[in-house]
Amino acid sequence: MKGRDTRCAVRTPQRGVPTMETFQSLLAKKLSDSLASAGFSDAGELTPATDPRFGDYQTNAALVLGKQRSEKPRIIAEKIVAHFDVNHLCEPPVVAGAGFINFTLRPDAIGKKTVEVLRDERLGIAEATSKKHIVIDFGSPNVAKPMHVGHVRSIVLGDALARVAEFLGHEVIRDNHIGDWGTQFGMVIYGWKNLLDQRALQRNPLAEIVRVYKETNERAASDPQVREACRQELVKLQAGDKENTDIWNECVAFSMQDFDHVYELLGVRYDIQCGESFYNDRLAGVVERLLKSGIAEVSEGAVVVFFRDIPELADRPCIIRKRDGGFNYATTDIATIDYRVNDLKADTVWYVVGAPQILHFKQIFEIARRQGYKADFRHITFGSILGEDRKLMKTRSGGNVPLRNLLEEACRRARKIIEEKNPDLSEEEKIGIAQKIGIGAVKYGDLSQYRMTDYVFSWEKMLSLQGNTAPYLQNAYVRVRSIFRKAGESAVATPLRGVDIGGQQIETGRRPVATALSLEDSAEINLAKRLCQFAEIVPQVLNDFRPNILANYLFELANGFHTFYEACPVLKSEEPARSSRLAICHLTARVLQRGLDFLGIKVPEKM
RNA sequence: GCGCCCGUAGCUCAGCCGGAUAGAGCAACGGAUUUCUAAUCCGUGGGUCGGGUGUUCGAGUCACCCCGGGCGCGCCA
Repeated sequence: MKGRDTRCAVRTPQRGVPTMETFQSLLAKKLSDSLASAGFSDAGELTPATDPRFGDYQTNAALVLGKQRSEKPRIIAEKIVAHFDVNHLCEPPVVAGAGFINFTLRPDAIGKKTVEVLRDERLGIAEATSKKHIVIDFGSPNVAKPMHVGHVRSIVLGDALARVAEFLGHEVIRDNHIGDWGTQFGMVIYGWKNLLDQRALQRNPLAEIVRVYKETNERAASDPQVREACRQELVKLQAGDKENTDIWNECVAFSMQDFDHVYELLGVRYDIQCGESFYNDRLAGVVERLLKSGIAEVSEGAVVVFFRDIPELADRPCIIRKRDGGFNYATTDIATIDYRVNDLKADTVWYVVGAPQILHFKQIFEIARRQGYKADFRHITFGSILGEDRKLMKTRSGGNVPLRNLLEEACRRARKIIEEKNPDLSEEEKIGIAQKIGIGAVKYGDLSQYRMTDYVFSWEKMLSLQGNTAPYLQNAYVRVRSIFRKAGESAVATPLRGVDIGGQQIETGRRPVATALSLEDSAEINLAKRLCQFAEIVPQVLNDFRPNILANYLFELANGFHTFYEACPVLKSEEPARSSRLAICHLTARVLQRGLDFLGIKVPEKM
């Protein structure tokens, strides 16, 4: 029953650290109690209702038990319901359909829980029960090549997973496994020595390196002499030749500058950046060890690992040392695993790398397993970004779209929209907002999709102010902030003493501290319910590495807020509704901000 | 040839370990603005879930086959 721990977990609160329970976990516990007192074993699961008509949560426990015991599910359901202790949490559960049991939360319970969430710094999100040491390998650009759209999914997905994992209490190391070594450097160095334009290099170093690399590549394709010369340059580099090493160092440095610029735009950081070259002096030892242990063998002059006992890989051996004695990326990846497990003490390694490398990682993980590594290795794959023609996204001339240009265009386009909608903002504000919206739109466009599907990149769609987009979510946040800007001093009249609302601590003197919100309108009840669900959703992101679950939740939350905003006046309403509504507004903003932050997206105060 | 991924509304996509009458957004059409940002909200129409067989109380979801698209398959990464 994989995943049950995140669906209806019953946590034992740690001593001294009261862990807030979600409605789901509370109901799951009560269900478990009622099953026991009705004489049944735990069965089925408690999940959010599939349809509002069925209430808020449902369980199929009676269906599962009915099958096990060959009894009528509805009869069993009635017995479970009879033993269910509602205890102010929900209305008496209802048996429906084939034997489902439906639970509808009581508004007062929602009001109470909302205050709990409001008072909790973690917004109700519990830490993971078992803390992991996770190395996340994502991004991994190649030196002497510009980062292009193909890298964006890995970066954005890896970063989001890292943010969620960290919040859940895991120890995360973000590792940028830069492609800074390999056969392409023969060509780069040849090009550097023979084709380099110093003035162009000063103007735009990376562009010039890319140009000479490309040109060399073309020459090598048709001229065997050039090909051989490149090979010689590579051999010299790998032998430690001073001149070539200097050139290589310069290329790496220029590339890193470009990468850093993109990371800054994206707001992405790494803990370590151990590129391929980092592992150079370990490669010979890796091969030697694998040969000695019998995991690898010599075949046709190369050192190879066979997987004869695995049907899927039986005719797909993995070369770890080429016939010419050189090492390849498989060797590097094995050395990388050694380092991550032995030196970084990882018990979990996530590779956020495109689907085409599935076979490669199957082989690498199997080799790790044969070496006795027990860590949990996951290859987190993702689909491609397509252009409007439904083919891999390319520039008009057919090249890769540089990521830097793409992000800059996102900001430009966002700027243009802001200019139209809100021309009175200061220049400084416009720049900041354009960046938050533009970058956010690109990230959200990606993370709101299921990671495996290819998707069509569309400026119009991702920057639209309506629909499931970053600007729509950001706008919900902005609306809340606007309320608090307007409210000013009057927000202080809230009875929610001690609760931080709108950046100010509320003190109300002798008034009693409210422990629940007063929720009347269906729009505010729905919104509060949604806010309470945040804690149920976030851990699910790591279940199968699906940030789109969170994106979807945030969209529904923003939608619920906009509905509430239309239906329920906040500042003009009477107490106690006014305070209640201010409180859910405030909580909405916090959840939106926190949730978007998990996706690496910033929120503007105005837009 | 073998392997992996995808196929859901006109378009772009959700739908996690099988759960009730399959959902959003966009586009289309019809409404709402003395207002805390209409950058919004409410409503309507729209589907043999690529096709078939099977597993069972129950299949978009699982198994097998077929069709269509993408990707990968010793010395590139």
